[in-house]
Amino acid sequence: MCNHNLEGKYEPNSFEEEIYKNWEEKEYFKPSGNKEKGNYCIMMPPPNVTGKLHMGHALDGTLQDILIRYKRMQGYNTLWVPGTDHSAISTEVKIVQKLKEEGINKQDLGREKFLERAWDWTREYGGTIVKQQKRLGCSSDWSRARFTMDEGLSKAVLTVFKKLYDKGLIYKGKRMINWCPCCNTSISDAEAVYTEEDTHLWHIKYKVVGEDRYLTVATTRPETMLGDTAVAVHPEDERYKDLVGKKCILPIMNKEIPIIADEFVEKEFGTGCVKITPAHDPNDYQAGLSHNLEIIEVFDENFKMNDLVPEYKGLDIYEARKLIVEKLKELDVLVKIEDYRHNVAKHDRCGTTVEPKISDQWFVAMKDLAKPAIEAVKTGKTRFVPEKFEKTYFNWLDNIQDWCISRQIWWGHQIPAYYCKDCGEINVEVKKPEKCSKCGSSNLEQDQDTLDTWFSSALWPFSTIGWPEETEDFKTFFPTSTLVTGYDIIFFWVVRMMFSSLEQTGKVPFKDVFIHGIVRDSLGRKMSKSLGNGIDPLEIIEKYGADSLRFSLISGTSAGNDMRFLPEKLEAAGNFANKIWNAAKFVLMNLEDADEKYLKQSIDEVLPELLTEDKWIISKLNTLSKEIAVNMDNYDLGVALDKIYTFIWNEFCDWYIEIVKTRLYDKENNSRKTAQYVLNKVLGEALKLLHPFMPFETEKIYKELYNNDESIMIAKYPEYSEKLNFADEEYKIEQIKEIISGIRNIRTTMNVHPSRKSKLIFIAKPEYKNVIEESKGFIKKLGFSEEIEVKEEKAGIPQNAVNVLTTDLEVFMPFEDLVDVEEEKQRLKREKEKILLEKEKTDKMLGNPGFLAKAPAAKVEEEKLKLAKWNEMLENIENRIKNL
RNA sequence: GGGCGCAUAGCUCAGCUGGUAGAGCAUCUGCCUUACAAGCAGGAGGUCAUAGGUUCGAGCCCUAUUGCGCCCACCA
Repeated sequence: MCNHNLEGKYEPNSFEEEIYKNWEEKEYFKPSGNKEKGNYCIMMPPPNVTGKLHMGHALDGTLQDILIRYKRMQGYNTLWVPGTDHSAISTEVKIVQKLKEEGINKQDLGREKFLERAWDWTREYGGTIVKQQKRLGCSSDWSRARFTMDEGLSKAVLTVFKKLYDKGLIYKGKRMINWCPCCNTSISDAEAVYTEEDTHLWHIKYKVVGEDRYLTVATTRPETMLGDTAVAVHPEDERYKDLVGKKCILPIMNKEIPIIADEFVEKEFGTGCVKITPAHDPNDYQAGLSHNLEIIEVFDENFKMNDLVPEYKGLDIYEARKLIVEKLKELDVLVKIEDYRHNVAKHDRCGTTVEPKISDQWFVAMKDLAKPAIEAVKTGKTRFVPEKFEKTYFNWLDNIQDWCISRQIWWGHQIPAYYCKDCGEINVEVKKPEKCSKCGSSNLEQDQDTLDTWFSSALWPFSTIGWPEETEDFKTFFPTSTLVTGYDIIFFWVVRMMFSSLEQTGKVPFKDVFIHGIVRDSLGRKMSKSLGNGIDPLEIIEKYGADSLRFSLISGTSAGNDMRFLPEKLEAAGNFANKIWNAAKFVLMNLEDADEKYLKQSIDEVLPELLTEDKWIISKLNTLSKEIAVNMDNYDLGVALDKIYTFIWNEFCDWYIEIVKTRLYDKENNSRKTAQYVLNKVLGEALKLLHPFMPFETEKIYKELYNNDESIMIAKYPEYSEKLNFADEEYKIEQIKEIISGIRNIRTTMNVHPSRKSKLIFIAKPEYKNVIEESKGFIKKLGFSEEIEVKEEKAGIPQNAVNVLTTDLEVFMPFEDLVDVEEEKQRLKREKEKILLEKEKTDKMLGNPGFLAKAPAAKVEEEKLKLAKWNEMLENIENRIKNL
């Protein structure tokens, strides 16, 4: 009869969701309020509200969940705040698209109605990702979930805007910015991504006024030539030096423009002559400013040709380019067309080629804000893990430009600037002012633009917990502990949170920044929609379970490095989960008649009853928990997980369970219930170590085991205890394990069938007598033996026997049980070679006077012991070979 | 052009402050041993990219070289 619920196979999907529901109902995700250990807080990077979970999120969420569960079990007052971002442009684009499908134009609909639609959309499709994060097992406090457009967060946004404006750190001005003709808005530098594209360099000749000479300019943008107001050459360029100050004729426009000299021109590039279009190129714009050139635009606000040349009016860039090139041919001024590959800026949200445009926009002045942000990392107030990303961070901040924060879209935080229609004054206020502060007029109109979505994300670490109000959460949890995010958004987000927090709260937003890499496909390519190589975490969860997905994302990985997502890894994860499942089944099966009270005792009470092997596994586990704590605290999660894996599989399952089987099967034996105790205890503690990584299965099993905890996720994380350190017992069992492995090795090389048993004669130091006596049961079973004899001296051992040797133990197996003398000779010779190699290394070290003089004494001693061991083993083997 | 990173077993990757290399998968041999064949036991497989240097000692630190990758800048 079974009274536990671990029947059959490991089927994660039969219990994962139910377990999560239970956690939620019990409100385990909320802060415990326990102040003793301190607070630990993580703010979840807010995904796009209408987004869908992808592998990046799965990794990000898993890492955070591991940290928060670990700290929670350690007794910290933990808070993990989730939330979503309104992702201004991408949401707006989607809504516009949807309207278009319905045949509605955004402008016709009007701002109010449009925003209603956006909110509807947000409400309807938002929350998908939340469900998916829950499925992953994320233990964030959903009752504190925030959205960047929430009332509180909006207030924070407007407050910050006003404060920065009043300090002069936000300003409005006409600048050349990046414009997305598709989204019809300005974008920041960070949102423009460069991709290589094939195009041409058109070489066009301009006639020099009053001379029979031509200048040839090379351009990738012939269509902008209509707005040229100069041609520039390098001041040191001998070819053109004499032309500087003269004029040339702009073809098509038939207009005289000056020939100027400017350092920015590269003599070697193209022809060494550049056409200057101040309205449509950042460099040209600068040149235009410094040379006082006229700025002539050739496009209208929709990036169609304007009426500068009526013939081209209304054409788009590419149509115009075609016609203008034809015209140039016609005029016989097109010298040549060269193939050319160059980088083109694209909008990261829609992929449209970004156009430089002169426009009136709002900016954050970055110079003064960047300084404290750099300082905070330099002084270690915030640290990056791995450290190398500090360089990335500094590199960005050192070269930072002012941040364009206004967007010509509707979805987002509308800029709290109110223009007085009477006097032109700009009033910046959190709430709409009644009257103009300058002239008192009530004829005010709010700026139509909205803020860059990152402006609100930048405040995330403190706006989510109530700032600008001094809320309890803010007082308790700010500054937060760890930020977990990918290296790809250090610029977008981490930097901006740093300077925003320092400026607004005077504190860093988080102490540690734990950076992870990108999850790539099995071929090492980035997962992307266009390649269609994305893997849906939800599909993986359905097939393998959330625990296996989590395991495969963490095992064998290290901070900050990209990883490949390999199906084999999922198999491995599943195998591990299955292994644990079966081990638990075994334990529970053998606990059916157990005394519950006995099992629930504290370990101190059973200490006197423990056998050597019990102490061995307990001591191993104890040491493990010490190491794991170090790894976890250093964010070496992959290392920690692999150690837990090894402990469970290779120590607990492969050895301890096998060792205690004989005790369990002997119902008369008193040590049986001790074994039951240790099985229950060690498995439970090991599950706790594993719980942050694989929360579901560990909870499922933990609930079946005997303990006093309501749930593993609020159970106490194993801590190292000096009392449980049994170095001597650990060592002795390791010696016996070594002997058993040796026996198995010999039997395999000699092809001895498992059914064939052999006698084992131990030559053991006196201190081993008891252990061997005590361990006879399992040594027989694991060493394929029916009879064990223990001696102190070698006298009387049959000549025809093979032996296994460890540092402290030696075992002989009489030949009649095994056969094949020749095979044994060969084996011993191979063994001897191996030892000789090892001995050679040690000899070399000890023969080095420098080593003896400079290496630490402990190291020298260690090597001396090794040498003694090699010598003893060699002597032994040589004797064996001789005697065969 | 500037900055950063990577190169370790057939494959994918670990390797903490320098002490003489590990895992998973694949592979070979033998096992259906009453938790588990998604398993058990045993094995093979690496001059840690190359060349120097520092050190008693280098996969790890320094320099150079080669190959690959990423980020920033944006030369029309």
